[in-house]
Amino acid sequence: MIPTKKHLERYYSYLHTLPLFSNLSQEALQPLFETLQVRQFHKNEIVTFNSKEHSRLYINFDGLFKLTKIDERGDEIVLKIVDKKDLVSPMHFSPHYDVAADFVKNTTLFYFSQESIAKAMADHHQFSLNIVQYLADSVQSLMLSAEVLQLKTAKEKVGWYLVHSKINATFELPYSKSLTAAYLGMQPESFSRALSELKKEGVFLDNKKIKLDNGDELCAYCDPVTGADCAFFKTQDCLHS
Amino acid sequence: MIPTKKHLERYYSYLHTLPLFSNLSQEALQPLFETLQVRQFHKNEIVTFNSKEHSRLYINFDGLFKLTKIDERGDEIVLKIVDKKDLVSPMHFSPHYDVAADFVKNTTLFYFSQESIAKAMADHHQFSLNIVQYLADSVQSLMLSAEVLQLKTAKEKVGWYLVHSKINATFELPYSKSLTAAYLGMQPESFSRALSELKKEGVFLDNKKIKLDNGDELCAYCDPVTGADCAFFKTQDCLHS
DNA sequence: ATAAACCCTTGATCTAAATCAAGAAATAAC
DNA sequence: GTTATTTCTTGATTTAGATCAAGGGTTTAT
Repeated sequence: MIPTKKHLERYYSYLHTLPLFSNLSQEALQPLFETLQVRQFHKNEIVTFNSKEHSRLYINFDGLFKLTKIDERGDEIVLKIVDKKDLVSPMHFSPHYDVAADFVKNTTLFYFSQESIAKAMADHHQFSLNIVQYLADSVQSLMLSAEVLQLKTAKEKVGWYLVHSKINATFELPYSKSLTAAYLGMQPESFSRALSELKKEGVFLDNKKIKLDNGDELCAYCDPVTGADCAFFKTQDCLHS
Repeated sequence: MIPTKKHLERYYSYLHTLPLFSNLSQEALQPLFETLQVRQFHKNEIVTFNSKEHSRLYINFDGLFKLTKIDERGDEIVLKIVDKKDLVSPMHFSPHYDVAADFVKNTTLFYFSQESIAKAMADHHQFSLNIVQYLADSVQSLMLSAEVLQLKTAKEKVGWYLVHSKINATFELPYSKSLTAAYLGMQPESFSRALSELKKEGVFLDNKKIKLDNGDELCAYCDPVTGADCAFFKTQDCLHS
């Protein structure tokens, strides 16, 4: 799908707000932006991302999907929830690796071909650095997930997820309970039970809004990386200090 | 520790064999190599790798250690087993993230400072590409681990690990059973029981050597990325075909 | 060579979370 | 606004793997 001219301006200024393009001038990015492509996906559609047919860098302009792997038994793991402004780069996968993109909402993705990205990296060292930063962040977020998924109990996982969303965004659970449960590697039933455990500690959901009796009930479930963005961090009120 | 001159030649030719430095000339690498530093660690030593004090890129020259995270209860996850020629780059961690390096053997690490690496990336685009490749491989290997750890049963994990080592190296279990168990997120007891299950299927360990009654017993436990390096892959003998 | 430390195995028991099942609540469709 | 569909909750039951415990091997130290 080729974007119409009147949309392009809007798209370009949107792209400029992404960390991937930070510290790069409008002029530097123009040649790359001219190769921008756009594609729509429908809710419930499932697409296999592999490096053969999807040697691209995708940007979620609007919508929501999850990157998953499904085994023979039909069991699924959610590797990443891809929200607006998030990236996926099958171009960085090796030839035999693939993941499924499972669209939760109707979604519009931008993408650049591997060649366009490679050219931009060669032309602008800063862009290479931004790609490195993106991949380094991916590594770290996967390591943090591994830790949460393997080490924490069901209640701790849910508590952790709530601080995570409480701090990084508004006091809101950003996704449905079952999607969140899947991301945390647990069944919806266990998520529900974990929530009712947390209610006893003064944490509850009022129609997606996270409500706290005291304000510090979730600190026990925080991690240092998330905590670093928190106002309580390193004060007496923070249990990490 | 400053390496002696007679060692340096050996070190440099060793470094040249690493994928990190592929497609780069001796002359291009010389300025970087001159900043090489060396440090020894003792067996059982535990060092915290964070980006504050360890803003470097480490290369395992000789020895063995594991990258782990440990929680309050003392439970541990192994994020990566770092063998000879493997890399760890705390320089890519964000300021509040850290992992523990737990040395299994006496180990000699090479390292370059973040500044040296940054300079080499700026001077040689190919080196930036190699860093990108290293990070992309890390992402993929973490995604594969997440899949194995969350989706597979104990027996499947052990089976998978055995094909993995069977194909990538010699027919040998490269590490102790308890280290392997920890890497697979299971207790040594469960590893042992899984092995005796596999024995019934014709797979067994003869003093670390993997022996197979038929030859294809492990194919059922293989994954496509590992399988791609296998002689059986895409033939009638391979269950993946 | 003997002791000490560590690693591995096997059995018995326990437990956290999955599964199964059936309503209740919320959202979407008509 | 009512029905239909999906999502969520709660309870009963099951299960895979953890934990606890003890004995057997193997390597390291003295």
